[in-house]
Amino acid sequence: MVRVGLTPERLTRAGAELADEVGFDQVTVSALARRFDVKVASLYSHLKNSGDLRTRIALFALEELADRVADAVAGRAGKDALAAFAEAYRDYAREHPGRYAAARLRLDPETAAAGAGVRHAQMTRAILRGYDLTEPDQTHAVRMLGSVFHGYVSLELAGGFDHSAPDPQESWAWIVDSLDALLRHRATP
Amino acid sequence: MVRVGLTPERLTRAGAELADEVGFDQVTVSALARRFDVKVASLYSHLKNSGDLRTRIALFALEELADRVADAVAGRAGKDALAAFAEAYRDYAREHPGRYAAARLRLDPETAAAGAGVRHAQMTRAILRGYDLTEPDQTHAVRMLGSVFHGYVSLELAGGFDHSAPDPQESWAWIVDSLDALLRHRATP
DNA sequence: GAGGTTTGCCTAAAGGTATTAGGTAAATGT
DNA sequence: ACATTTACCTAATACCTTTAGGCAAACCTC
Repeated sequence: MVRVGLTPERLTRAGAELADEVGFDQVTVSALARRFDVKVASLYSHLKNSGDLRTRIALFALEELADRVADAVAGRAGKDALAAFAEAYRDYAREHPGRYAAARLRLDPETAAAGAGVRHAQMTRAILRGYDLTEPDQTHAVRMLGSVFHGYVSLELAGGFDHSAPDPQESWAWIVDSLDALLRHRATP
Repeated sequence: MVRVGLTPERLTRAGAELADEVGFDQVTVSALARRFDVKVASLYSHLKNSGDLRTRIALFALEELADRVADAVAGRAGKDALAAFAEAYRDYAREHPGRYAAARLRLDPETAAAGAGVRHAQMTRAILRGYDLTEPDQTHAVRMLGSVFHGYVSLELAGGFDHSAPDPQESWAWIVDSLDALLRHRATP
């Protein structure tokens, strides 16, 4: 009986990798046990249950995505920051589709509040500082940016743009451009 | 052995209702069998498998949503049509969250081509006729509208706007307004 | 380094879902 | 009225989840 050295952290990380390989909804306690060559029941010393695993992966992904975005927007402002945010966001989703799906998992409010969701909101608001928006416009804009980014990435990952021209990259650039123009136009003098 | 009168259509409809009640991912062949007070295996005479059931619900929801949207935009143009499209779309998702989730199921290309997905694309392009966009701008705009609508509704259903002012309805109106301005601004003279 | 304690992984078992094979009785057609 | 079709059933297999209880490896503590 060799001890593999399981920990919630290792399981979470492996779960995230598994999600990218087979899809977040295919992430199962059994599959994870197989990956560590360990019996299924053994994982229950480290995880409360299968929901706990998914939540941990979600929080992990949120954190990782927030890090990436924070890195991308650091030292930028205005349209530059907006474009960097957008690119980092989309790139993460394309590199890690399973983790991205995990990041969209609905969390109960306390869990969400404790996680990196707050950082995401703060970063979006930081971007908007370059556009002189007052409330409630700023909140509307936060919601709009979140919608466009999530919506686009989600459609792209679902294969919605697969068999049609032009290249999704071009549409993405066009959209970012449009959002910039829109936000400048909405600025309160 | 009383015959209940199962058909693929009745099962699909009941599955759609079940989805709205418990969530699309909780729609299971077993749950459906319980709902008809019938043994699970009996459903396999009417459905190929569980994926078949989900696909049928997805196609049903796509059709229903397309009908609603078509109804809403009929006889309207320009911003009026855009707003009507947006409202019909969001209302459907809020009234039928399970069906809406079903409509986002990834279908294989042939199935998708045979279903109402095509109508959705056509209607979006019809809306854009009021804005004088030439290609490739029109495609970019189609993708953007799809992203915003899906993204917003998806975030709203996930509870993303639950504990924050202002009212989601206001943000929605603001966004539709912004999109209209944006599209007018993008018009090619 | 020997002792006891903690704990990581195991076996066993129960319950749920998906799916297939093969049977019986109700409905349908002639 | 009889033959055929078909709607639903029982039975069986397989996988995933979760809990309970056991054994041995790892870790103190002296």
